[in-house]
Amino acid sequence: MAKDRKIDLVILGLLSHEDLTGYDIKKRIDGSISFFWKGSFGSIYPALNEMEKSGLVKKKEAKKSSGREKIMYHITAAGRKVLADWLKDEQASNDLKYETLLKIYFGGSEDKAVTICNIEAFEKQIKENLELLKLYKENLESVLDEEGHINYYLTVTFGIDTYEAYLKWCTKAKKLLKGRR
Amino acid sequence: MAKDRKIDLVILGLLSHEDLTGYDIKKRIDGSISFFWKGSFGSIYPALNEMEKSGLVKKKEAKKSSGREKIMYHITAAGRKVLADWLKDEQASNDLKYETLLKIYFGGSEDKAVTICNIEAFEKQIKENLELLKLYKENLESVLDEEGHINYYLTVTFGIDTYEAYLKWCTKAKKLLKGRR
DNA sequence: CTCACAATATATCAATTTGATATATTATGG
DNA sequence: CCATAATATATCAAATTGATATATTGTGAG
Repeated sequence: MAKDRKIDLVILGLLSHEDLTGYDIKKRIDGSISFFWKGSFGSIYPALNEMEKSGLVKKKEAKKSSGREKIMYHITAAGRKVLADWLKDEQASNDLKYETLLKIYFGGSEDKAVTICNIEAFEKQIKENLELLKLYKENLESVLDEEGHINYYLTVTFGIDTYEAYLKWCTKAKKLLKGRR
Repeated sequence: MAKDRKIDLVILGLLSHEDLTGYDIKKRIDGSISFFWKGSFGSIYPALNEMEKSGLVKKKEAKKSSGREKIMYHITAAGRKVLADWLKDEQASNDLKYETLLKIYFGGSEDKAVTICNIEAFEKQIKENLELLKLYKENLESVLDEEGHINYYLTVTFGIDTYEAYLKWCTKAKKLLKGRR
């Protein structure tokens, strides 16, 4: 096993654009990336320490005069190599864990209202996130020609397209359930 | 924390229909459920043991005359209660972890061909799974009136609708990348 | 018929990840 | 000027994965 640590690649990917602290990395992951990946402090800080030991990143302890410790990380050439190799490897694990679908799947013996309620909660979640994604898209459309922005744009449109498909399915599903009550 | 064990609910959901062994449970999870949830032996067997201790399931050690040990599990009333409460609770964690999107997001500085390659690998994965889902759907359409089958059907159409949206996005994305090479 | 291989079956382990919590500092709004 | 939010690092138990160990039963090719 070992070297299944996907968080390493997320961190290296982020550091390939700019130097960041662990806290910064968490903020980036919680931003536009959060639609297709997650990451917690509990994985970020240990990963940074281990990658520093193995030479993929370098510490740049930017201690302010009086301030609290603040460890800035910088990607090394070795780190860039690991990142590039991963990008060129076309195999990818794409995993979905949707508790809503689990509840629908197992909710067949319950009253149909229970399933409808679960679909409506999902619908609400998706609508909120869709609004956010549409904002990202708008802001991106003006800077699409800048280096790397098309790729960022593509992940946003992926989110929008799938969320819109989800909402259409919600409408269809509720209609089907109500028709057969 | 504690009681974040989603695998418990998957197991209880499966046992609410029929008695199963841990091995059977793994097979069910790897079937039609695998499109929206995963589960490994390493989580199933410990969960079964702990749920037996807490009285949510009961062992029915169906030792064949000569055969190897085979532990059949049966859901208890307490187990059904836990399952029903979970189904009625509308909050749900819906998490997507798509390494492909991560590679697209971070692939902006690489050659566009790298991103296209990653999209094509994804496209292939999705096409294969879509064929499977369409087979499930066909088989279900004739038994849609049976108890609980609409719910199963809905999860399958969810998969089909989103996978079709993915494929449309793949075509669009490749066109956009090639146009701007 | 038999032998290798696939399928059935349970169990455990290291590595990974989550989600929570602990701790401390700095900025800010009422 | 004080409470709260934001910044910042770190650690831990619990959950999960993916691999591996072990053993039995069914089956198809020779």
